[in-house]
Amino acid sequence: MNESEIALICKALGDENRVQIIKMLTGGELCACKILDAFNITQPTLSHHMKILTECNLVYSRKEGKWTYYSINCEKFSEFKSAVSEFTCKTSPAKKSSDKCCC
Amino acid sequence: MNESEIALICKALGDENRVQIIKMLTGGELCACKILDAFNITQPTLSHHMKILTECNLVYSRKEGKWTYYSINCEKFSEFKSAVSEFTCKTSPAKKSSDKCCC
DNA sequence: ACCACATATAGATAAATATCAATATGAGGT
DNA sequence: ACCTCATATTGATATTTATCTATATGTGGT
Repeated sequence: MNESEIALICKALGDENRVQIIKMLTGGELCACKILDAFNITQPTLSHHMKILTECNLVYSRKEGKWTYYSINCEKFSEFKSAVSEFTCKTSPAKKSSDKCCC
Repeated sequence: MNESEIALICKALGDENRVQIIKMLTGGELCACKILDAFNITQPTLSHHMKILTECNLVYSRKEGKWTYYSINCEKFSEFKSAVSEFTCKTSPAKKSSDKCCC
C-alpha cells in the first residue's frame, strides 16, 4: 500500500463519526438505518459518510430489498493496518545496540 | 485512545505529503530544511504541515540554533498503531468456531 | 549594529468538506 | 397503479484546508 492510498484511507478515518461507524461495523454487518440511529445526523449526511468509506474500499455495501447493509472490507482494512504498522521508527535509541526500534 | 483522538491523528495523516514526511522521519530525526528539500512545496507550506503533525503530538520538534529538528513521537505513534489494530472485525466467518476474527 | 539565514506567522485564495433541506430512485406491499 | 419506506442525489451554505506571497522573528557570524 503506497503513501497515496494510506493518506486516502486516513482521510476517510479523519472524522470522528466515521471512526465510530467503523467501530460499530467491527461488530458485524449493519443496516444503514441501524447506523443512523446511533448518530445525531440526518440521513443524507450518513449517506455521504458511507460513500466516503465505501469509495476508499474500507467498507462493503450490499443491497437487500429496501435496505443497504454495510460491513468492513477486512482485507483492505488488514492491509491498511499492516501499512501503518510498517512505519516503525529507528530514532530514539539511535546509538544503542544496532538500530533497536522503539515503536 | 478514544475515537476523537484517532480521528485527529488520521486527519493529520490524511495528506500524502504528511504521510511521506512521517515515513522520512521513521529514518530518524530530521531538520526542517532537509524535509523541505524532498518536496515541491514552499517553506511556509511545510511549516503548516509540520504544525499539524506536532499539534496532534505525532511529531516532536526541537530547536537548535537556527534549525528546527523534527522526530516521531514514538510513544504516541505506538499508541495510535495499537488503537488501529484493536479495530478487529468479527464479521465474515460469523457462524464459524466461536467468533473467529478475519482481520 | 548589521546582515544572512532558518523558520514561523499573517493574510489571501481556491478547493475540499460536513452538513442540511428538498427531491429522486427504487423496492415491497396494498 | 399507488403508496410507503430506505437510501441516494442535488443544491446550498458555512467551515476547513492546502497553498501561496509577503512579512516577522530569532539566531549566529562579521
